[in-house]
Amino acid sequence: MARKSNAEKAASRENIVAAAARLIRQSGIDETSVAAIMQAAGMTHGGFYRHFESKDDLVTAAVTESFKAGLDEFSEHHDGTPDEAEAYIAQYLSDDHVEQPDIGCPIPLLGAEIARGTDTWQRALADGVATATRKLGEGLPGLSRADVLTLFSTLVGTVVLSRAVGDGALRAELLAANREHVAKAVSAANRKP
Amino acid sequence: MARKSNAEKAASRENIVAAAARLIRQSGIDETSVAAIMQAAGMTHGGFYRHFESKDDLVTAAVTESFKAGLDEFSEHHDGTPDEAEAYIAQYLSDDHVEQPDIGCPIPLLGAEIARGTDTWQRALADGVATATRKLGEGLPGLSRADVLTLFSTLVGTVVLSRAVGDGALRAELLAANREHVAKAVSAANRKP
DNA sequence: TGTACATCAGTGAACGCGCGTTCACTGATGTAC
DNA sequence: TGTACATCAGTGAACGCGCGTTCACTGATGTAC
Repeated sequence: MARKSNAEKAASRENIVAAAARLIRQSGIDETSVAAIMQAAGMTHGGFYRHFESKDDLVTAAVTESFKAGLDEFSEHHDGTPDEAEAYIAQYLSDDHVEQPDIGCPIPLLGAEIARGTDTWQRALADGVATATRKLGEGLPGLSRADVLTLFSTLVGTVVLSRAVGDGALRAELLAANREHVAKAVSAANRKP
Repeated sequence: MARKSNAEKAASRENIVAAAARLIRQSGIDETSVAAIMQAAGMTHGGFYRHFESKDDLVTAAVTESFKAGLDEFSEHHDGTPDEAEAYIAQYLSDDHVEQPDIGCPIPLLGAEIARGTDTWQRALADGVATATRKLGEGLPGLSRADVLTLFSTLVGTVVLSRAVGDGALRAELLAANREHVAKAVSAANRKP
């Protein structure tokens, strides 16, 4: 195949990152091969190194992209009211989010793998957490910074657990308990600002 | 090497499971090789299949063992008072636990990998969660079943996040906020039984 | 209790396989004049 | 604007490597008499 234009190259790169962000959240970093990502992006694996120095390099871009996509979506609908933040939380704890990791928050799926990964990955994830908790805090002025961090921890833990226990009664119990708890905590805080 | 006695075989199996439980919590299931586990157990990889049908089979045993070890330790010190449960929680959110995954709770490290793994693994983990939350609930009579599930979710999420963001200021902030929140919630519930 | 023999725990070499990465090659694109 | 040539995006074969698993082999252990 012949050389592609600069615009086409940029589009290819975006396709690769988007495919990686999806596949990595579906199967984890280690179990997603470069060849599978390139195939999902509509190319063969040989061209990969025209865009990235290594698989690690792509993973950093994909993690950053995963956060950006989730946060842009939040900002888009974000009108500064508690209602919007509460909707975001409800979606985070929804059955859909638990069952579709590939288009959801990267932390429950990649957290452990990034924890034993490179500093670069950890920094990318930490940036995402910092931004997410800041935006969430802005939408929930009734909560202190510490409250927001606890809320976020609870959201992440609930999704990790719900996915890991399989789709039985325990999952339903976990989701129901945490939905109710979080809704109560948030609305209580927002009634007395 | 010649045949070993039945007692020696049983001891070998225990060594293998113990080594696997530790290594898997350190590096994850996929990144821990059968050869590395056997070496840590003081053997060569060829003998592995006298004890287990497959690597998956061993992982199930190691996950079960990881929970058993943590829960036995809890039961051992467990005297039925809220103090003991509070100590368990404090240890869960300690810097030591965050920094030493190989001897800690398997959920923050293996949750995601088990979520996309076999039903057998998910059942082993679900059994562990059911037992852990039951024991925790017995130690904290001031909390409802739903409260205990939320508490456990918060613990898991805090450790996942703290490990994933690297050892900077955000980790310290996350741990401090959640330690305070959990201590407050638990002691408040136990003051009005 | 002693003997004869089948069993099998553990060794170490070997297997096929998929991985990340490299490379020679192609021909359209980008660039210098 | 047109021409000449260097660049390089993408292809597909190939590389070395580590993986899970298999296997022939060993000799002490277990068992039947």
